[in-house]
Amino acid sequence: MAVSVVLNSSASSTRVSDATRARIIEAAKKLKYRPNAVARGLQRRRMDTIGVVGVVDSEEINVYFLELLNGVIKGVDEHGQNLMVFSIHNWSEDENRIASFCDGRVDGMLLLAPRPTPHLAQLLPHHTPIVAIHNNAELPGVPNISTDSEAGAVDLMQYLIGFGHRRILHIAGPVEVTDAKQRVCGYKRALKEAGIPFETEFVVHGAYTYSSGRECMEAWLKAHEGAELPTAVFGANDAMAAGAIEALTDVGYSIPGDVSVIGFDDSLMARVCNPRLTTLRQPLREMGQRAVDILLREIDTSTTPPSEVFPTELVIRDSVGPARTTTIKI
Amino acid sequence: MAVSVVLNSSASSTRVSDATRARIIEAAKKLKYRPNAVARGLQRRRMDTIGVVGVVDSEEINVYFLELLNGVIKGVDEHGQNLMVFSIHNWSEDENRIASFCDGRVDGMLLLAPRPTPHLAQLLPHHTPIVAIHNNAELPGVPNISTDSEAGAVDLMQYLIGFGHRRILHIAGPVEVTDAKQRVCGYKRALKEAGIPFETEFVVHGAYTYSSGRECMEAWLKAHEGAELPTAVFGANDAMAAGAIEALTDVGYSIPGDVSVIGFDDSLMARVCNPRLTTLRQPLREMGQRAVDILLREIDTSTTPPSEVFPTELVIRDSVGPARTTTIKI
DNA sequence: CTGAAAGCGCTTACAG
DNA sequence: CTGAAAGCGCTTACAG
Repeated sequence: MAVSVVLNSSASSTRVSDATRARIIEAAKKLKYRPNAVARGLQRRRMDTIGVVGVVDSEEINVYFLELLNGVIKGVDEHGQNLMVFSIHNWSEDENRIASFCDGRVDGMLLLAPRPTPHLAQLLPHHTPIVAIHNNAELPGVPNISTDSEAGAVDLMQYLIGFGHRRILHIAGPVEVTDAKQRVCGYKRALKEAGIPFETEFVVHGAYTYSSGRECMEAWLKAHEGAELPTAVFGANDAMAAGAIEALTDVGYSIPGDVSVIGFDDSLMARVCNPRLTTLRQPLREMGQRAVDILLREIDTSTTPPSEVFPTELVIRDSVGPARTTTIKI
Repeated sequence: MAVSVVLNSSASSTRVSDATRARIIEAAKKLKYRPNAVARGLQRRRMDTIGVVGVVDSEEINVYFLELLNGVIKGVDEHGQNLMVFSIHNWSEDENRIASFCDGRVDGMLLLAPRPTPHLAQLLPHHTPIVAIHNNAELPGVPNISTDSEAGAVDLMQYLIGFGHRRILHIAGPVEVTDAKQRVCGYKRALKEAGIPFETEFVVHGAYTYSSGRECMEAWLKAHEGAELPTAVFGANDAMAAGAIEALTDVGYSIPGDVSVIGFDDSLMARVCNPRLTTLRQPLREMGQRAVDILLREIDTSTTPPSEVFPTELVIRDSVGPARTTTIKI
């Protein structure tokens, strides 16, 4: 009825007299009437809601995810949209769930650092626009927001090398993850360009968590007792770099006096860690926000926008200093 | 049609022959048919979704909120429900938005550390069950999940006092916040019980953020140059305690050598800070998860469950040591 | 300017 | 066992 058009102040063909308009508003107020968003959504085929799916590890808080989510929330907010958060445990085991989230309740979907199996591409419905951030595999028709991790790693390595570091331990991310691989490539390329021979034992793989950074560092020290300490440690993300700092500090090394440590992300972790972490900034908030912009455009226009690569930037704080030779004693 | 009953394997009166059942499943698979959750929700008057509203400050990441959210996600997950996140900027200015979130798209609502104005109580619809966590004001009909902050503060102060601390600076939370007030009460009560005179200048108010903790500490040092340093600092949350540590470390004091620092929450911040923070644990994850349990029960049974108070626990790490007298020089 | 009608995609009694 | 019908609460042409 007329109620609908006045309450929505919709530019319909329908005109309503001021008298009835007033009467409607009055009644609505008295009855505390609130239109039902679900019925409205069913009719409009638009829920004004986007979904975001990511794996949230309940054991250890994922600061990376959090920064991204912050940007997403900001984007959603600016566009007057709503947000549903779908948490999954595993990108391959939860394939069917992921596809089932696209069941009309969201107008579009954001994938956070997905590791899509080839099968997932089949499952994803075509009627729901999807955008990925830091995708670990091509997904046809799904634009990807990412950073050039390899170039970033090279920048960061050159900075380290500029301080005279040559024995640089790289605590890398999980082997299957695209960005982790790119960082290893950057690590190697920078060494090569500087004429420093690459040694396999200087790359170990962690799980992108604080505790795994700590464990990797401890294990390395134990395995190399009596040898020379690396003069610098390059953590593939801030959390692992911070974990490494803890391990090193616990054994009595000072940062950056005895060892320099550098991170990647410029997440919360880099700012609260002691000493504050020199790191390579990925503009995660901006990326989250941008992903929302793009997704919304895709929803509105039914066109697939192109992927985007964001620049990184070195953020210099207090955890890197000149190289200094030290022997490992535990 | 029959489609509905076989796809939902619903225990309806309706029986369907195995032949048609097979035919239906077959067709559904071929067409990649997915039932529309919105239409389903409209009919069932149940979206299997709960909402959570909280203030997410986009400037500085709110670790407290995050821990809670983690618990909520876990709870939602276990019950096979979905989650909508509504971010607001201000509990009084966004009153109308908060009320409007209860528009049928969520079956119930969780309020995270709300600061409800008296007016909000009027606005909230009665048809949507609501549960609060760490509510800062009574809200009729809204059960509250909280902790006994005052008792916690007393415990923590007694621990400090046991180490010989008498000059204890309390960086409190915002004056209007219930939990912050309770912590100040606990601070005073513990002093009184120990026969230590309370001095006004030993309580300053921050904004519960890392940077405000840092600023409060710096300001205090500057204002008291030449005086005796407090032997201990009690931050009303971990973020502010960590900020205080940074400020103290920057001026050259060592923790806990020169000054002891203690936090509140046992959030991520306490574990990654250096030295690791001794703190009073609030079981935030459990609280978030419990809030979901309670809310879902309220939704299913249409009864209002009672409020609950969770216990706190002292977590001893590395930031507290014996009292030691030092003079402030910047 | 106003009201009756159709339809969004489901579910659930109800009659054949 | 099967299919036609009503209804969830809206919106949007369309006829009076």
